[in-house]
Amino acid sequence: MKIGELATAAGCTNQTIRFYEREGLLPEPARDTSNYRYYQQHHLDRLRFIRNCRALVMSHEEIRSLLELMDRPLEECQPVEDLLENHIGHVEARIRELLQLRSQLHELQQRCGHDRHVENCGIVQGLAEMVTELPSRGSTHLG
Amino acid sequence: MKIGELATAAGCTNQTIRFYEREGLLPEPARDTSNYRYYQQHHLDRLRFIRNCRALVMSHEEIRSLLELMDRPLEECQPVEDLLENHIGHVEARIRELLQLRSQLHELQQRCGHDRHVENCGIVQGLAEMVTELPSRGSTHLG
DNA sequence: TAAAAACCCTCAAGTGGCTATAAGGTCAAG
DNA sequence: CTTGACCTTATAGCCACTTGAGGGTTTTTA
Repeated sequence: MKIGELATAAGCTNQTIRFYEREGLLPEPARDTSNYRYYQQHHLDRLRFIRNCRALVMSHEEIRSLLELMDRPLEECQPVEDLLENHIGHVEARIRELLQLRSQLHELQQRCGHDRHVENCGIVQGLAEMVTELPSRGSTHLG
Repeated sequence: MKIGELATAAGCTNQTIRFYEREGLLPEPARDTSNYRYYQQHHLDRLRFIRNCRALVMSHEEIRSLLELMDRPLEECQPVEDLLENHIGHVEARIRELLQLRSQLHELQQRCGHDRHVENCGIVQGLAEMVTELPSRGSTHLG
């Protein structure tokens, strides 16, 4: 099948497929005489796998690791479990960060005072006075 | 004060300060004869404000809007409230996405089966079979 | 006083996961 | 034989920085 058909079947765009190819996530397909890419079923399987991983917000690096593990199907699956566990850790860390963030934002919202003038607005004052640390990247690759 | 002192006082790096200057978030300071930047208290106030906004994961665009509103202190503060409300909406949308994601990941984790071989691993099978949509960007500028 | 360390400067490129644009080649239908 | 739908490559943009190269200046130390 041609790239457009593959894209439709997997629910992504042609550019995304070419991007995955450059990234080494998807193997290079055969080309016809017009230099068009021609794909087979196993490309679609692999692409769907990748898209499912992306839907779960795994990074390309995580996906690459998974694909490598799958290329040795007789190995133990512990590393797969570990990878997933680790990824869940990323997601949960990010959730905790955002919940903390939300409560700070709600506190700030309370401070407004509805004074009608920006110079007296409790929100602006709060933003000027807060002493907050920026969350350091490291516990999560999620934004 | 010089850029390094400002950076220490605000808890960020020299490069970040120069970046904010290029972005138009922080006004250009005076220079000495060696072309070094020299900052005053109002620069520090403004930089701390920006860093606090960033700690609350506001985008540069949101911060720019806030700074513009603050430059007209006698205007009504309703737009400030609106901006914050809107930003809280972004954060809450992202939290909902990640909670949904977490439950999907936990389901996947259950499926492992601990068969010890990758080829029979329920996680890998789940990732191959899932039919998930990727969350569309639009409700949030958060990653 | 001179060397070394610590600071400052600009400019350019890299990060991640795409998306968008430009400028062109190929193919089937009318 | 032209129109439109496909395909190709290459390049730039997004966001908020971070890293690195390749310099110049100032402060500290021997």
